Amino acid sequence: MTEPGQRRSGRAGAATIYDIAERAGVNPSTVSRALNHPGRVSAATEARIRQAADELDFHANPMARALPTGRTRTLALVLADVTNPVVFGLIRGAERAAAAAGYTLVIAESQESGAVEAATVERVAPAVDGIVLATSRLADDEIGAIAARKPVVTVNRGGSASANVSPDVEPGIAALVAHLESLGHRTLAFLAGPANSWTSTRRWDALFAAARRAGLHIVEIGPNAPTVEGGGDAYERCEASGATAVVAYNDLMAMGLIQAARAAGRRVPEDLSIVGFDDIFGAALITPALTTVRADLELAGEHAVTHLLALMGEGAAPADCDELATELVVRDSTGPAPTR
Amino acid sequence: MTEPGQRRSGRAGAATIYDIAERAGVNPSTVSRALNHPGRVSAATEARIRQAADELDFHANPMARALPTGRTRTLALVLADVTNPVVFGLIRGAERAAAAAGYTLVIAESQESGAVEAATVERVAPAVDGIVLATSRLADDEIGAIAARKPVVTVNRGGSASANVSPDVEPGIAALVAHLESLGHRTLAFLAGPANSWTSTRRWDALFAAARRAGLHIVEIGPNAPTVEGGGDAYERCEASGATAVVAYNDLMAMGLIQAARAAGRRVPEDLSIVGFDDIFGAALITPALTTVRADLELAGEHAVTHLLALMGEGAAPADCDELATELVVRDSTGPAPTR
DNA sequence: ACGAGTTTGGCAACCGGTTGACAACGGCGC
DNA sequence: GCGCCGTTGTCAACCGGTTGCCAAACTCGT
Repeated sequence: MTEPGQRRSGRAGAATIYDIAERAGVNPSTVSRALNHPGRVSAATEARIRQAADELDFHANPMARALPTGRTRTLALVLADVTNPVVFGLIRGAERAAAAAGYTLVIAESQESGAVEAATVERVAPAVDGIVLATSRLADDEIGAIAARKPVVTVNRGGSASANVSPDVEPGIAALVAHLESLGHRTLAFLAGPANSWTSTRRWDALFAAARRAGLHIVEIGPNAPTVEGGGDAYERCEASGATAVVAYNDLMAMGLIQAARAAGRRVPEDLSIVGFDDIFGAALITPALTTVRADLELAGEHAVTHLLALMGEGAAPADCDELATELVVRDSTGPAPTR
Repeated sequence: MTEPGQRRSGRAGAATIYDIAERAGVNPSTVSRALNHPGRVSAATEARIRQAADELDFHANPMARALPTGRTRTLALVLADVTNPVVFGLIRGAERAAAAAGYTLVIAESQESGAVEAATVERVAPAVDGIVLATSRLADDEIGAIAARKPVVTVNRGGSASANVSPDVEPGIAALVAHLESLGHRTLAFLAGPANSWTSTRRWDALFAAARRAGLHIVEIGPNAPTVEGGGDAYERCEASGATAVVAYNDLMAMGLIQAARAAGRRVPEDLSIVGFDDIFGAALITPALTTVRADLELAGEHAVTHLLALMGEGAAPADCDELATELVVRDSTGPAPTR
């Protein structure tokens, strides 16, 4: 006679709670309880079960667990461009916070396109418990629609549609304007990023306000691609603006601008002062080393994930976001304004 | 009388095949067939089902699907350090190839530690269909153990334990040695990476062989941390070696070395020529711009994923890996050897 | 009009866990 | 010795798909 209830005995695959149950002489559900609800079963049985689990090198199948609970212990981080150095810190911080909470991080790239981003989110959403949208190109209502289905935290993308963590640009920008003013600059140019970039708009607004307060002239040039090439391409328009100091939307553009300016025979900072944002890898390496407004993106990534977990009812929200203040890093790309 | 078989009617969550079945007046299994096995059901019913699915905005639950099939349509990419610019290309290439095949890519970081890497793989393995191990710190037998359970492809990590894709260092190194020799260098130093780095060993072996063939002297300095700091820390030993040209294990170290040399008042390349590997972002930005041996890591990432998919029986293996040949990029950090 | 052969769709088991309901059990006070 | 209560383990349903097997229905030739 054949044994009844014999599930795939001898199969190669991973051990299941049924294997453990058999080995420990208990019911599968008891195994589940012993492993997940400490105290629910007697200490003796729990010990027996744990030992059997160890011997069998048991690892619960995440999919099987996710099915009834609906929780996958996976978070998604959606980025515009993985190769942009700005996001390294974000990735690392988010990865660390996720791993610390026992979550796995899925990284998805939207390639700077709203349409791709929407499709990516659509694809990834059903398999994750929450989503971090970094520098999203999505419209407010699209974000709202996603947030209605899954917990969402945005990074560098304000609006009421969802929770948001963004470095506070004010301190850095205030310091920057003071720095430039003290160097004698009277006319500034802001090299804007992409048209629909919330961050670019925010930086421009803050810079504009600070410049006006200080009585400086300021113009906006853009929109531009937020890349080294985008910065280089805008060089002529910067010169045409008559500004003695150019603040680029990000370090990548500032670097492109430095290269274009030098290629055109202009000296930086003697003829033109250039400033970036983010303090990415390479900002200190380029000649002249870039003056920039730094934000601690690693911390931002960490906060975003902590926030997301809090939204999901896991752990508390991060204390205060004052640590996310930006600061000015003065290097060699800014100098006294040239005398006319 | 209450209707039988009524599953969670009216619940908010995502639509299921049961909802579709009800709406189209067929059995759930028919819905599954219509959606996944074209031709298995009549065109008329399939159309009715597809329309119902569209109206309900149906997306199959990945977990539920993964349970019986065992396939998650997810791949893992395990990296030593996400913030190392070398891996950007890898990530982007792998992401692209995975997305093209309808797979999701999970990125996990091992922080340059074999123990962390093993734990990471352990954690992530049950939820993915295959694993790409990039610049692994794992021992051959550990990799073998993983490969026995899941399809594995390594990048920049040879050995017979698993399939491997690595750029071919020979062409780039041959060109490099020829370049240095023509500039009059007679004594070379290689600034090694971490002790257990397969890539570092490989580069050293190839460089050593090429140098010997050319009749040049060569010494190895190391091991060192594969970072900017690691490169800077090794500066004194480079000087002490008497070499007129230093080849660093990677660009990061070369950059650190350049900074340290300049800080010590040495001119690059007049007093010392410096070469890197990988051609990362920033290599062209630093002053002097770095001469380096470039590998197309983006393509390597793509190949690795294609290879992995082939291992999983999905699509064919990539044609030939000749495209992965390295090439020398000559910039400004190499020059004629100083005359004694 | 009838039987053979082919579609087409339904039934039910299954993947591997989780969990509510419940029964068996043991200890306790009286 | 009895009833009561708290503990511990079992049963069975369920999450949302997939798939082997089978029967009904439909095709077509004769």
